[in-house]
Amino acid sequence: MAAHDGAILDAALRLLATAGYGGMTIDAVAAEAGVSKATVYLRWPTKADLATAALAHVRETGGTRVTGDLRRDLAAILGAMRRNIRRLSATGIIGMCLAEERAAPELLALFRERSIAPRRAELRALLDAARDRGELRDGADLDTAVDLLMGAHHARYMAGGPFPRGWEERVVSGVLDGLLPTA
Amino acid sequence: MAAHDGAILDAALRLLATAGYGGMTIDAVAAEAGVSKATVYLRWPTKADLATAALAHVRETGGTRVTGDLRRDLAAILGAMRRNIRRLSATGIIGMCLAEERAAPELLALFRERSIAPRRAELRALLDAARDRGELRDGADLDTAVDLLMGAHHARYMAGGPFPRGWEERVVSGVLDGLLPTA
Amino acid sequence: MAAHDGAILDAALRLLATAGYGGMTIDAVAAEAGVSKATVYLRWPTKADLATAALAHVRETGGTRVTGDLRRDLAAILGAMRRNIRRLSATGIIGMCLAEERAAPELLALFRERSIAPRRAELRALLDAARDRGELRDGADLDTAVDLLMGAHHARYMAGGPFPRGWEERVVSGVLDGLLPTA
Amino acid sequence: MAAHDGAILDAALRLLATAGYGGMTIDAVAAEAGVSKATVYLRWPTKADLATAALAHVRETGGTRVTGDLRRDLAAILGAMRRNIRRLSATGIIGMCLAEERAAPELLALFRERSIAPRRAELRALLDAARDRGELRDGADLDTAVDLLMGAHHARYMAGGPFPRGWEERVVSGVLDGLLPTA
DNA sequence: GATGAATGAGACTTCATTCAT
DNA sequence: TATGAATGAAGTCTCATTCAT
Repeated sequence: MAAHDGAILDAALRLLATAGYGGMTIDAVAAEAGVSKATVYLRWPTKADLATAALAHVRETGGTRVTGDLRRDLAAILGAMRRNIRRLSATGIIGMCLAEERAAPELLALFRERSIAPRRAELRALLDAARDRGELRDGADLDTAVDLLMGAHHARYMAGGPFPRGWEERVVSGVLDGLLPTA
Repeated sequence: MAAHDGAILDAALRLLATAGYGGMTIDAVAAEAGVSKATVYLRWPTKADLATAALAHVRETGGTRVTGDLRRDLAAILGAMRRNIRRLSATGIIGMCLAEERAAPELLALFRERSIAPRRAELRALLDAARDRGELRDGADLDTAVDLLMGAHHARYMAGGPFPRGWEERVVSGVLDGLLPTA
Repeated sequence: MAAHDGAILDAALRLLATAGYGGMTIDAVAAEAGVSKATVYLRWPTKADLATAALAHVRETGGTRVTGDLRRDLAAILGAMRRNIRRLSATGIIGMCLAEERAAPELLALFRERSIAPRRAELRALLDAARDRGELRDGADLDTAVDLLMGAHHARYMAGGPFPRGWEERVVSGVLDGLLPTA
Repeated sequence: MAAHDGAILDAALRLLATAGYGGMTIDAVAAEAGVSKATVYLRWPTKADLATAALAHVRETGGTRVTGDLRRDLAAILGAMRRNIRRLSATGIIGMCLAEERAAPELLALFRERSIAPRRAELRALLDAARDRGELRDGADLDTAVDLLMGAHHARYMAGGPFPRGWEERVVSGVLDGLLPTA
């Protein structure tokens, strides 16, 4: 209704990502959104509600087109994921969800539902299709493959160095080809 | 020096893991360690210093023995990692480091140095040895392989479901064997 | 004029009685009356004005008929008083008037004028008539008698126990008969 | 322990009496007691606790000596009661207890226990003794007599006029002698 | 070295009141 | 007339930090 909603949620999300839950003060949100604190409380009754709403407000961009080329499609998803994480400062958001898991499990649950699950489903669908086309080895462990694809970004970020050139393709190759000699 | 140091750091780490940085109040640390707040300040001048010291105080357990069997050795490391994460509530600690990265980058830096880097080095050494023994495909991308191995736990945890039986072995297989048919 | 007036005043009085002056928020009044806050402000410019108006709006019920039987007539008034107090949660209203006496003396003044004074006058008229009929002792202190009759309810309420069976009659007897032996 | 306790409770009680529960802000209490707000919270965890403690801290003065002269002894108690009420601004306190009865019944309960009950017991003991000495009419209703004695002050205060000269004695006479002619 | 007591700054939240529609 | 939206001021409470003993 009022146009302030979006500004408030954006500000909240930004603060959540950069300053954590503790750093997301209502004062700061209100100031950044250009409204008074009471205006924030008019919409969300508590700080926790605001945080949850901000998380639910995340809109990820860049749906990828499926081409049927497994390597290319998987890499496209990884690329979109990486860009979204950077754009939204999502490492901070993820950290906040994990850090608050004990105190506010709904944050992590929401993040799972909104961000993790859809991406996993996308990856899984690509792999299923490839298997149906006979492109994958018999008995390939697709569940684990999704874990490997999804975890690679976190591992790289946690390692601390830069993402190498062609990171997406290298991850996809790692998962598709494996380390062992063929035959 | 005094015997209180350990109790304080333990308490701080426990709170860091379960309540996040914001939830680790000096009051709570002092109470859990059985000392007065002033005693805490006698040792660490600020809350941030205490948090950093607590993180530096982490001692991971369960060094694994190297057998020369690559599958087994990699799985052993993953298993130790998983047990340590659970024992220390490390997902909360990792989340805290990520959430505070902007405000306190030294936390993530310390975590990288103390926890991430050694584990990556261990994995990398195993892979290097295997390559030297000729067990790996020519041109195998070991950097990426380490990312895949390190990220799998996070991806599984973020997915929300349980860890499957034989999780370590499945991850190792995924990384070694790949998804493609062996020509 | 508008039909909302009554609803607002009723809601205000109810809240005044049950939640005190502090608990009578304009938000609550408006919600309970089914109007918006601004509608309330359209009629009464401040919260204090609304409270005063609500108090002035009280209508006590159950005028008693005078029979000429002093005992019965006094008891009837006490009974009506007791029922009104219960119906209107008047102990809360009285408390509020006393609690706010320093801050808003007009509340207590209004309560005196609207509720206390008429009741005292009724009692006094009955006693005067009885005296004129020669039913009372010469030199009987009717001022004090009215105080005793009026105060009995408060004393019983403050004592905390239940009102005994036949309370009205017992109070009247106490005031008429006294404690000393006759003759 | 710390000498501030008394100052804080005194300030709280003063504000409770003059400004009501809502007007007793922690800010005001702290300022009047000459300490910081946090110091208040160090002792009483919530405002309600402070209010209760302040009420429990009331010390009434002027125990009366029993002479065996019923009229004089009753009047002495009424006089002490009246002086205490004035000294402590107790009408405000009573009002606050009544106004908050729904929200905080413990306040009224405490007031009953500390102030009402002892006074009633004193009066009752005097009356019982007089009865045992044969000074009272057979079957005199002493419960009701205590109500009359206790309520007289409230009734007079609520009436709004001044307390007449010899008020105590007039009340006692009213209760002892009654209004009816001595046959 | 240890502590109990104290506090300033700042957090979340409420509420009386105003105003454009 | 009626209202939804907005807000400044104020209130309760927390916490990192200091200091006298």
